Amino acid sequence: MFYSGFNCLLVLNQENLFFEPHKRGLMKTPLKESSAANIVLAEIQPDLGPLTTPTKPKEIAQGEPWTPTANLKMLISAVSPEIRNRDQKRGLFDNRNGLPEAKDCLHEHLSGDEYEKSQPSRKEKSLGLLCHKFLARYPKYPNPAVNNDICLDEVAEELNVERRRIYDIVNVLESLHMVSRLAKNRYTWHGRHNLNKTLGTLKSVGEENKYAEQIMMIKKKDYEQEFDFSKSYALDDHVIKSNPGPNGHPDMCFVELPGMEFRAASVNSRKDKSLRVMSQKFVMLFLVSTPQIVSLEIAAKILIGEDHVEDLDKSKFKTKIRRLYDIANVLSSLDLIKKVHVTEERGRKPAFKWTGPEISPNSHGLSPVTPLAPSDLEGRRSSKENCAKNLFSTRGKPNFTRHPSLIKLVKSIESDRRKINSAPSSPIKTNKADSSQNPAPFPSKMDQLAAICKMQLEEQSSEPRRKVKVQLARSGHCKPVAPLDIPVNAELELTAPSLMQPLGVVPLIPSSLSSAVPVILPQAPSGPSYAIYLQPAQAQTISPPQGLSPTVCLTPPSTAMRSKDSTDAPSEKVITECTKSGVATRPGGVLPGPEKQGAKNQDREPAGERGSKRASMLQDSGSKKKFKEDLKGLENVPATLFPSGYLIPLTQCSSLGAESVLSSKENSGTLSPNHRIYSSPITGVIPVTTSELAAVNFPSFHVTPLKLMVSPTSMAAVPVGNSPALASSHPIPIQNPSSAIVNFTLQHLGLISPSVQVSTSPGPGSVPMSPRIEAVNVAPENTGPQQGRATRYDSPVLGQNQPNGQSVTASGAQQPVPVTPKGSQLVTESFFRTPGGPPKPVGSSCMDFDGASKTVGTLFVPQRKLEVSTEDVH
DNA sequence: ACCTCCCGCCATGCT
DNA sequence: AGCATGGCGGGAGGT
Repeated sequence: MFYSGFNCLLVLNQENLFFEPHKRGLMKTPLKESSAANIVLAEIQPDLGPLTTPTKPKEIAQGEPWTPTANLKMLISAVSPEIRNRDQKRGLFDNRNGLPEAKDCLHEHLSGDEYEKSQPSRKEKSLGLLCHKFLARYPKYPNPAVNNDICLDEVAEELNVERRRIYDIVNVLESLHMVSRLAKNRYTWHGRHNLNKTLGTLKSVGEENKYAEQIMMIKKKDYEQEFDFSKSYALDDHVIKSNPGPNGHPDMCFVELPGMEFRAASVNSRKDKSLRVMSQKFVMLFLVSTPQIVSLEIAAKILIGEDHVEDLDKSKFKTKIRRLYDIANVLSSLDLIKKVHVTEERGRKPAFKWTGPEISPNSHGLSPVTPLAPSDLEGRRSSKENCAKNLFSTRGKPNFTRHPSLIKLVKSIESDRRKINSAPSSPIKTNKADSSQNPAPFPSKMDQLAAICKMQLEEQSSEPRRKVKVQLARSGHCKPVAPLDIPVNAELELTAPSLMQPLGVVPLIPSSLSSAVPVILPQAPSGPSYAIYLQPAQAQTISPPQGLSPTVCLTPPSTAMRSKDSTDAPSEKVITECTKSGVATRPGGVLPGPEKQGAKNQDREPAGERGSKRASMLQDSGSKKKFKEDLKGLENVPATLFPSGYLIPLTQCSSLGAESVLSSKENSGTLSPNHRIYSSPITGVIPVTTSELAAVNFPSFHVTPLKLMVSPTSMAAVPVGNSPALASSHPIPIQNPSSAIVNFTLQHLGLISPSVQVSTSPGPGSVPMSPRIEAVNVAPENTGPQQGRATRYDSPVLGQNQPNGQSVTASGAQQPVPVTPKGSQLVTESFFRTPGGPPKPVGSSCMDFDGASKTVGTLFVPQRKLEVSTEDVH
């Protein structure tokens, strides 16, 4: 079973070590630490050597040989022992080892066989590995104050790859706003500062585009096709069509972040091009789907425009798949997704599971709030609106940026909408209410309210957040917002979402407008401060089951095992995480042993579930079925998983805000627990969690009880340190409630051993876990990768990005960057930049208001944890 | 045999 | 025209 992936893993681990941003920063420079490096290199080379393509050896060989590359090598070398072993196993080691300097020459000197051996294996040249190397060069959370320019040529040279490959990586990173183009050949590294925001926006856009529905429809179709059901096609098509963008397919608009707009005019021309857009859409699919697992097939169909699934021409489909693999590799390197397999009636299909931070739908990627809540809606809306606002059509060629007038238009339109729509009344949130009630005109009021709420929350939670926010803003390139714009934006953010109807809304962005519509995200750096309330009614109403896969198994978990499975399996058939996946995809590369186990378990289950599924499915055709399932899920969920949701008092909430964030990572995902629960209890809850948990937690937990032991203290401690929010004030309390409940529940259920503590906090994202993991010191080989992974990413910033921007703290810590708020606190964050021109103030967004607005949310205990715990138990 | 996805041709569009 | 980008899909390595 030796997986080539193993290599990757090792590499990754090594990289992880390097990963600390700070260090990296140093590293990246070309260096000339050669002497030392050289030595190391010799050892390392095997790995690196492979990278150089035969064709290009010259580049590397000659000159400055080891500088930049050397650094990487050095880093890698650290891990060298492992690598060496690996190489030895392969037999490669010898060859390369001896000839560090001469890789170039190797092929010449070596015989065919030898040459072949010497050549880097395909895996060694994989985009994922390359991406890891690329990422290793830059800090996760770069100091904005520092020059973070990236010269593509240099990078390509240093990494010994064709520039074409670098484009692939950069394009994906660009889609996440982790880099932005400065000019030809030059990009600016932003790291993960904007990641949450971006993800939040993407989620909002994805929701607006009804991707969840599309996924469901596709699944349904597939399922029906299997059975020759032709019934629901019409519906499906309908849905899909409605969503599709301009060309009949969901189309594209490139979502931009304020401050992250393409600066180079040239860039704009291709904004709408596929890789970037595909990447965003792909990410959206994860964020929107409940299980957060997306199969390539479905993703490809949606990206192509599944309206014509039937006509799909194979070549197009294949091409799409190829592209998705490229994207997936990069995303995997970012630890945002990991490869898994979904077992369906038809068989096993490659899929990817979201392992990144969970994000609230709000444009404020930060807020932990549940998606369903009105706030979510608002967020969506805002994002959507933003999209609409920013129109820029890329499509044809257009380059341009949104015209100010357009923005104003949009705003006015939005305000009108608000007026028209009455805000949902959720008691909760003043925010909402405010937003909804107070139209644009009162932005200031809104802000105030939000501010107040925030303040209150913050008081409880902690100040760190602010810092965070500030930092974020900075990172966001906040600029002072124009007075006019600000108010409007604020309103939009707050109110708009509420107004918008998630499902009902058709993609605002008309295809005609342009493929690329920049979306302005309100950046709410802070997410922490939201109070979360649960409004079941709303939640239910609002979101239909998204992630449900048609195939999802409904079977109720009878036994403990079942329950475990149920959590996972139900929603998505069976998801098998590939250990190997690490190879190809592998950000974390390897899955920890635990995950594997989990996978096995899952596999088993599927059969049974499948049967049940089918039966149920047969009975009802698609949608009905789903609904039923959902209902069942709802029923079941509480029963089985019961801890699905909690209402959290504000006080708690306040802390929760932060905490939720923590949990959000795992849980939150896009959807907060409630969302999942309500929408599709079964699928949502169970499936998603499991895998994620496994992925994230497993390593540590999996290892042993020790991990499990994670002990509350550790948990509490960790979060605090890591997540800003937690750290802020009530770390313990916050977690306690939910975690305690969860634990209790789990224990009751027998899912976890008493000793084990589940923390709410852990998010899907590896991040949160990492700290713990590190502390624990767990993982053996298998885990190692993840650990490394976690470590690497996390280490830079403990709080890291996580999910709600919590990372802030971490970032703050890491980065020396001065946090001083620019302009208005948050405001600065959002604004448009026209290419070439200075950024304009877009919205207001900024604010914390986001958070405030979001006040309403439900905290649910992460079921995932449950699953996880289960696995752990196993 | 299928899954992945590297590789690099060549179109596109800016300079 | 030259160069930077990046779409695209053949075809090969891996499993």
